[in-house]
Amino acid sequence: MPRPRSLTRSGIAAAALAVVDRDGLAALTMRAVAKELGMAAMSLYRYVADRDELEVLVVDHVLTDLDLSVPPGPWRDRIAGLLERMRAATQAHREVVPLVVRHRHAAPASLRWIEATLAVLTEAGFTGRRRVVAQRTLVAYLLGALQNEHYGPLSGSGTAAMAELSISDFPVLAETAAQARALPPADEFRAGLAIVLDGLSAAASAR
Amino acid sequence: MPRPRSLTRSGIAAAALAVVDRDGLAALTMRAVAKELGMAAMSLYRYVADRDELEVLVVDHVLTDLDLSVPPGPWRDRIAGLLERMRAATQAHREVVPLVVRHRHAAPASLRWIEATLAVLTEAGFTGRRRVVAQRTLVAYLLGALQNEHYGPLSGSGTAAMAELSISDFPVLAETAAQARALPPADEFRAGLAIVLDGLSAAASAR
DNA sequence: ACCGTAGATGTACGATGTACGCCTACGAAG
DNA sequence: CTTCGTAGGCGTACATCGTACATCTACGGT
Repeated sequence: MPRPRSLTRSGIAAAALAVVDRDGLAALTMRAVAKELGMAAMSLYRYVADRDELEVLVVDHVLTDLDLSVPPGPWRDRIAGLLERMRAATQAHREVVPLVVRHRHAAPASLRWIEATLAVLTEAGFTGRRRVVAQRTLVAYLLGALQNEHYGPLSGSGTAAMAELSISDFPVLAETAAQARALPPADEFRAGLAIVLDGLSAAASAR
Repeated sequence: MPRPRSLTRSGIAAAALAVVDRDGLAALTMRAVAKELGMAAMSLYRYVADRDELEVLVVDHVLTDLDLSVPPGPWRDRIAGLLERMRAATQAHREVVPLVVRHRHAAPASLRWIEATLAVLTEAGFTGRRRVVAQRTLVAYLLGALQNEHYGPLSGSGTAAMAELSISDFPVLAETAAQARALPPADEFRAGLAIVLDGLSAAASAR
C-alpha cells in the first residue's frame, strides 16, 4: 500500500563511494551523498540509522565482490591470496582505508572473508587458541600494513622528511628512510606478509 | 618586551589528554581543551596551528616517557620489550589509539622509538631493504594489534556477536569466536608478536 | 475514485573548527 | 615612575556538520 522506495542500500553505498573516490574521505557527508543521488539529505535516514551505518555500508560495498575462492595448493599460498585480494580491494579505493579499519567487524562481507581465512587455517592444522591467534595476527598485519601504506607511504613526504633528519640524532633512521624510498608498496606488502607467514609456518609445525 | 605566555605546549597536551581520558576521544574539541585550561578557545591557536597539530601534541605526550633503553640480551627479546612498552604506553590511554595510528609519523617521541628499534634490528644483522621490511612489518603488527584490541576486543560485544552467528553460514567463525572470548589481551598480543618474531628470526638467519 | 501508509523533504538547532579584529598585560626604555 | 610597542588573550561570527521534527506527497490496494 505505501509508497515504494526509490533507493537501495547498495545504491546509496555506491554513491557514497563515488563521493569518497572523487573528493576524498573528508567530503563524505550526508548532504554530499544525498546530492549525488539527487535527493534531500534527510531522505537517507529512511535507509540508514546514522552516519556510522552509512560508513559500514561503504566498507561492505568495497569488500562485497571479494573473490573468496582459493585455488588448491599449500595453505601458505592460499592465505597469501586471501590477504592480497583484501589489499587489492581496499587499494582500489584508497581513501576508505580508515573506514575499513573502523568498521570491518560490522560489515558482512568482512565476516565472510574471515570465515574463509579461518577455514584455510583450520585445514592447515590450526585449532582452538592457536587458530584465534593466527587469525588475529594476520588481520593485525593486514590492517597495519594498509595503514602504513595510507598514512605513511614509503614513497611519500613522511619518509623524505625522515631521511632529512639530523644524522647525529637519528643515525639509523635517517639512513634507513633514504633506502626505504625505493621500495614499491606491493613489494613491501608481500615481503612483510612472507615474514608473518614464516612465523605461522613455525607455529603450525611446532604443534 | 611582549606579554609572556601563560601556557606551554606540553601543558596543553596534558589538558587535552585529560579530556580524552575522562570523556572519550569524541569529546576532544578545541573548546573542551580550552575550558580544561581555563582559557578561551581561540587562545589555543597561539600555541598550535590547528586541531591536527593538537592531536599530534597528544600523541607525542603519550609517548614521551617511553623507556627506550633495552637491557642486553638476544635481539628478539629487546625488540619484544620495545613493542611491549609502546603497547603499554598507549593502553594507559586507550582512547588515544586512533590518534597514535594517524599521527605517529609526526610525533618526535615516535621517531625516537623507531630509531631505537632500528638500532636493535641493525645489531641483529638487518640492513638495507631487509631492515626496512623488518621495521615496517613490526610497526604494522603493532598498530594492527592495537586496533584489534581497541575496535574489536576479543572480550567485547563484536566477538560475542560473531559467536552467535548461524553455524551453517559461518561454521568456523562462530566456533572460533566462542573460543576467542577467553583469551586475555596481553596474551593475545604476546602470542602474535612471537609469531612475527619467529618470522623475523627466519629472515635474519637466512641472510 | 479514494485513502491510508510510509517515503521524501524543508526547516531548524546545537556543536564544531577557525578567521578576524580588538583589547590588554607585560617588560624594556626613558 | 611613566610610557609604549609587542604579542598574548579573547569575543564574535560564519560555514558546515549530523540529525530531530513536522509536514507534504506519491503510490497501490480497495
